[in-house]
Amino acid sequence: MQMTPKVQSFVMHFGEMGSRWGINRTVGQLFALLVIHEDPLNAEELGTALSISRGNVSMGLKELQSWRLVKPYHVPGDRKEYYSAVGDVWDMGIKVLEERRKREIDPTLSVLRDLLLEAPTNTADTFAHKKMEEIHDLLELVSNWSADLQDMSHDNLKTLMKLGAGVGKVLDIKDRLLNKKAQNGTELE
Amino acid sequence: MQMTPKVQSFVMHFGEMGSRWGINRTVGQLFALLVIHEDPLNAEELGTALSISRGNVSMGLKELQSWRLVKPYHVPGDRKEYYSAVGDVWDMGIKVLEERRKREIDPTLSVLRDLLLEAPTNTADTFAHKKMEEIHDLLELVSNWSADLQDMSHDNLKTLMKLGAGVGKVLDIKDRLLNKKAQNGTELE
DNA sequence: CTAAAATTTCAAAAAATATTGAAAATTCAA
DNA sequence: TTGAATTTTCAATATTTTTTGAAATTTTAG
Repeated sequence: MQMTPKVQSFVMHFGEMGSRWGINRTVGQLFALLVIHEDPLNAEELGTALSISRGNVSMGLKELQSWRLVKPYHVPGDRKEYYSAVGDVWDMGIKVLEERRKREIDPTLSVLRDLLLEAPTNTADTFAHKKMEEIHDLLELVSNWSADLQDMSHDNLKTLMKLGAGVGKVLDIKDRLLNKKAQNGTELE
Repeated sequence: MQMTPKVQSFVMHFGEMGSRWGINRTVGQLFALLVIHEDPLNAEELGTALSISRGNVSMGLKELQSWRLVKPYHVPGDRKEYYSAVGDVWDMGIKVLEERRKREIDPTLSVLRDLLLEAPTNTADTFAHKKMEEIHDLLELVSNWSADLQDMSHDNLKTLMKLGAGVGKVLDIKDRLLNKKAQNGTELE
């Protein structure tokens, strides 16, 4: 398979960024190519386009499937498996958010929970305990929040993000409303 | 320097997570130790605590300073430089958000902007162009949003995150208010 | 200033990670 | 079923990243 210069630039850039994104060069390139190419591609096409070995394509596709960013498509009458990026860019963004949460935050949360189980017995551990509690609480908030964001509609998510810092004003409005309702003895729900 | 078992577990875990977080083991351990230790530490103390070489400590501290997560403290009458993690865990979280945006999103935005400058001339590039536009727009939204979040007060940020998916309801309330105001010919600001 | 103390640099070595490609396993059209 | 086509596995190799430690540089108390 032959890439146009523009597609090639895009693919190469994703390869370079790969290591910053927690995937390797090949995985970055494979993903870029599957996103930017309209039709699903098979392992052979991917391998020749990127000049990488059969085994490497296989490994890379497995990794991308573990991120749930790529899916195989079976074409009846063809023994080859075809692959394509899954969903639109918002779906992909949300999948990345979710997987990174699972890989980058949740393991630490679990370790912190264990370490916080036993009370500190000396000065150094007392300070450490307090810090670990703070980190735990922040990570838990971030983890839950990111899980919540995943479940929002794309439209609401877009609105929220476009609102940007302006969300502060909306929160103020919400507070005022809450206070009013509280005076009536009712709940905002 | 000697670490308590609890501090050691914490530090080792941050070392293991380092590579997933885009820093190496040593940098992860140094950061953990500086966060969890009440008083600033000098290069020698860090090196012995973690059993790493002088040069490695120096490199690691430089990296943590480039993330603006660690700062040197000069103690008058002492030639050694002391280091400590900067701010509370919220400050650190926001710095991480900011640096990751700069390192993981902004370079791609810049490449995409360049690639989108020239119009596509064939079918493959027409599809690619459309996809790149979508990716660009999403990344720009995320980048701006993350910049906005940085500028919010910790309290507002906490409120927003605790609200979680419930923010959808608040957005609806905002929309209703906007519509009401629009009928009066005034703006919500 | 001076010089001892401390830090930084960087080439070489070590360790970790990615890639290849041949062999094993699997898949599926006939 | 069968066996050719395809994919996966994994040991060996290549590449990249990290770490060391000695030399060069910088800092600062006196």
